[in-house]
This record gives sequence, C-alpha cells and structure tokens, in this order.
Amino acid sequence: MNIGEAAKGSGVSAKMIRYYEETGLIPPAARSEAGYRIYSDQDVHMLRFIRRARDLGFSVEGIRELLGLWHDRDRQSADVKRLALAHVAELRQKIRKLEDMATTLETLAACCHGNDRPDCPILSELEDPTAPPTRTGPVHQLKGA
Amino acid sequence: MNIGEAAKGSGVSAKMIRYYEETGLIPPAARSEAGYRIYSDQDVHMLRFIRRARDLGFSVEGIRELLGLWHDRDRQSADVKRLALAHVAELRQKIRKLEDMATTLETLAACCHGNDRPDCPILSELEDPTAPPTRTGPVHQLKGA
DNA sequence: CCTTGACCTTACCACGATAGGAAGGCCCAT
DNA sequence: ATGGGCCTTCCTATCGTGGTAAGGTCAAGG
Repeated sequence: MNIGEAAKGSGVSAKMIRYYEETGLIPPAARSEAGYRIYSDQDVHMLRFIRRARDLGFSVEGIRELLGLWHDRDRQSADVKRLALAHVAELRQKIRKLEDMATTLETLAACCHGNDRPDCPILSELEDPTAPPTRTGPVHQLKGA
Repeated sequence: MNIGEAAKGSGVSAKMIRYYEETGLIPPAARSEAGYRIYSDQDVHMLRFIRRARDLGFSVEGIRELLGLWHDRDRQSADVKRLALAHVAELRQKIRKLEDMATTLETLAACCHGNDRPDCPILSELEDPTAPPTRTGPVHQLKGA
C-alpha cells in the first residue's frame, strides 16, 4: 500500500513516516517503479507500535531502543522494564515541576482580588518574590532552578 | 552595565536577552558608542520579571501579555488573574496527560516480570493494545488522542 | 605603545517533533 | 486525454535555548 494508506492505518502521518525513515528510526520502505513508498501490513504494525510509544511519551530515541528490544528475540524483559520505569521517572519529574508551577500560581491567584483595581499579588510576586503576597502568611517561593 | 552583567544580575542569559529584544518582547537596549548594549537597573528588574514568569511556565507570548499589564497603570487585577488561571488550566491539562502516561506505564511495568526472559507485557501492549496484559484483568487503554 | 584576555557584536546552525507549502511527477477514472 | 488526488523531494516554520565563528572593544599590565 502507499504511504497515505499506511498513515491512515497506523495513525502516523505520512509526513512523520518519511521523517522516521529519514532519521533511521525505521528502515527505508520498498519502492514502486515510480518511486512510491510501499508498505506491508507488517510495516503498518510497526508504525502502530511507534505511535503507541509516542502516545506514552517516549522520545524517538526511546522508541529506537524499544524497537531494538522488540525485534530482539533474545531480549530480557528486565531491559524493557528498566526502560519503561526510567521513562516513568522522567514523566514524574516533569509532573512535579508543572505541579509546583500550578500550585504557586494558584496560591497567588487566590490572593488576587480579581477586580477592576490594578494592585495584584501575582504581578507583585513576579516583580519581587521577596515581598510576600499581601496578607495571608507564607512567602511563595519560586522554584529556584 | 553591559549585557553580561545584566545577564548575571537577572538570571537571563545574554543570548536570551538578545533574543527577547529581537522578538520585541523587550524594547531595544540603549547602545554605547561602540555598539554595546547598555542596561539600567530598571532593565534588569524587567528581565528578572521575565525570568520568574518563565519559571512559572509562561510562554513568551504569555509574558508579553503579563508585561503589558505590568506596565499598564490602569490595569485591572481581574485581567492578570484570568491570565494566571488560564495558564494554570493549561498546566493542569499537561499534568493530566503526563499522569495518564505514567500510570499506564507503571501498570504495565508492574505486570512485567523483569527477568531474563523475553516475554514482556509492555511490548505486548505496544504491539497490540487490544490484548490485555497477561492475567490481571482490565485492558489498559492508551489515550486515544 | 602593544599585547593579552575578557568581553561585546552579528550571523549563522543545531536540537526535537511536527506541520505546512511549492513544484513537479504519477495513477486512475471518466 | 484530462482532471483530481495521490505521491515525490526540498524548503520553511515552530519554540526556547545553546553553540560557534569571525570580528570589534576595552582595560590592565609589561
């Protein structure tokens, strides 16, 4: 089948399929006489694998490793598990960072009257975080990264 | 002061200061006779504001709006609050997505023996999510985005 | 005065993953 | 055989950041 059909069948855009081929994530597709890329059901199967891994937030490099293990009959599931858990750790770290941002902002927003006056603890914090956000106790520290 | 000092004082790299100027986030800096950018304490103050907004995850566009409000003496704190809460909503959405990925992967990893055998429910799920991960009931559905 | 080293300038290129478009060729159905 | 839809390659952009190279400037010290 042509690339368009493979794209539809796998959920990976034709654009990305070409990109994955170009960057060596997938082997070069077979070609028709006219130069069209030709894909088998097997290929679409692999593309679906890739898409699901992307959906789980794996980077292309991570997927490269996953594909390697997938194709390796002598793989050890421990290696897959290690890969997966390392990725989970990354995700959790990102989540923590975002969570910190969100709670900080929420706290500040809670202190903001949200009316037609200009004074606003959110701007005050951005301007000078050493000054606590008017009333209501604790200083909201920005992550000092 | 020169850009290097302003960078040190604000926590924004010289590179990014030039970038912010180029993209119009900040006004063009004054120049010395030799063409060096010159920054005042005021400027550094603004750069610190920008850096803190970045630390809270605001995009450059978001910061542009924040700066506009910051400089607007007739602003309404409601506008700032709206901006902040909209950003919080975005953050929470991202968090949810990452959380889904993490829990899915963790569940799969928990089903993986993690030994020297090749069979692995993580790979099985990536290969074909309609097949539940051996034993232990529910199908782990990948986010169908 | 001249050198040295630290700083500044502009102008590029790169990442990672994805999308868009242009220009041209191919294929199939009418 | 012509039109529309698919394909091809190549270029561009995104977003925020980092790097590098080639050159100008400045201050300190011999």
